[in-house]
Amino acid sequence: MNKLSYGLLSLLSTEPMTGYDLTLKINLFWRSTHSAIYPLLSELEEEGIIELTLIKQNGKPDKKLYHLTKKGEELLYQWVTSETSDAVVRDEMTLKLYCLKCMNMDAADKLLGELETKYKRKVEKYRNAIDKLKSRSEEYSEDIPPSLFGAYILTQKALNEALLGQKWCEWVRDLYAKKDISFLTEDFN
Amino acid sequence: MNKLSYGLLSLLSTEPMTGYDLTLKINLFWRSTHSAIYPLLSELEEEGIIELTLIKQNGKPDKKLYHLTKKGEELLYQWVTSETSDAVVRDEMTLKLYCLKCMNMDAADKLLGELETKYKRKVEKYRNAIDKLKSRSEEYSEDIPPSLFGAYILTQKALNEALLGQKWCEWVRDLYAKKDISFLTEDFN
DNA sequence: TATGACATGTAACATGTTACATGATTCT
DNA sequence: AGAATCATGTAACATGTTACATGTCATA
Repeated sequence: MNKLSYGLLSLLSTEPMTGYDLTLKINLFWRSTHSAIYPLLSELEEEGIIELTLIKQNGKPDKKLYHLTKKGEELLYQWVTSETSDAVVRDEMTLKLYCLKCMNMDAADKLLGELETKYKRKVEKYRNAIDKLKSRSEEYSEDIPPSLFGAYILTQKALNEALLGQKWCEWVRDLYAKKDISFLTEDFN
Repeated sequence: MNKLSYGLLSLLSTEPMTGYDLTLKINLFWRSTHSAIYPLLSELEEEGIIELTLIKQNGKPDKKLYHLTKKGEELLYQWVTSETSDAVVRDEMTLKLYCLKCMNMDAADKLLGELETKYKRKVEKYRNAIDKLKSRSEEYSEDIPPSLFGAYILTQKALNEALLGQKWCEWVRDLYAKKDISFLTEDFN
């Protein structure tokens, strides 16, 4: 049981899903690919942690709709209540930003522009996702129903962070602009 | 040249460092361990991207103080101006939070408490780091000097995010409290 | 007519983590 | 006396990424 396995169980705790669905959904919160997920699903099934229902389709391969077993639910509970390890973050952009000081203005401008574009796209993406969640809620004439609670709070978190990122970019631009002259002199020493 | 290699070059662009120093410093922005870093440094040195100065010590192993070569600086510039890949984020806490809805109140409370503690520690850590950077700046009677610019803006970013995280936790607690009854009924159906 | 979504899987390779290995000095 | 810091390295194992493999349907 590695962390990705528990992630799959987490998603399956809301509703039965296929490997394909899981691949798409988990990527909102956890970087992975189908090549890592399909083999794990097979293992989890062999160990009786999840079960599958075959759904025949024409043209496409048969769907394997997975759901948690009792054993899977128990495992999930144990994991949720155990110690949580630190986040693994590997962001190439961060490493590049560290070098802002040794870049000329064009390069620095380009990099910050790239980052701002990324944040802008994220803001759109997460706003859309929240709108979608809210419209799904209205169908049941409630506010966010329990089954969507996790997705809702995490999407809101991601949106907060993207908005904060945008502000940070502006702050850095201002700082950088003030330092113009000292940077240039460093460049030629 | 993988991303970690470029990360090492980024850090070395500020000042010469040993593998030991690099391991500590890069972990502020990029998860890694010395076991991954030492072999990479050897490779980079073989390819003439970095060079080392041996510093003899008694008791401890000799220090290998690495610095960028001309070739290394050129590589660094090329990388910084090339396309940046998306961040890899794997946060176990996020996966657990997704399941908040299927947890009883005690478990949910414990998890949020754990997260709040983590954010609190981060806030302290990054505030200290910023204070230290500022005091180092005053020695040179400037504001943040160019060589510390990258570390300064990235630490500020990390601090912003930790503070935001704290607020988010409060928001989630409120939301969760409002939903108390519906959650409990779900628990027993 | 070409791209993308749907849907599953394997294989080769790259990367990351943990444990092992050594050893002096300083702090508790 | 024992743990933490400094300082480097290797080996075994776990995990992640990319490319290969197949095939239909809908959209641009």
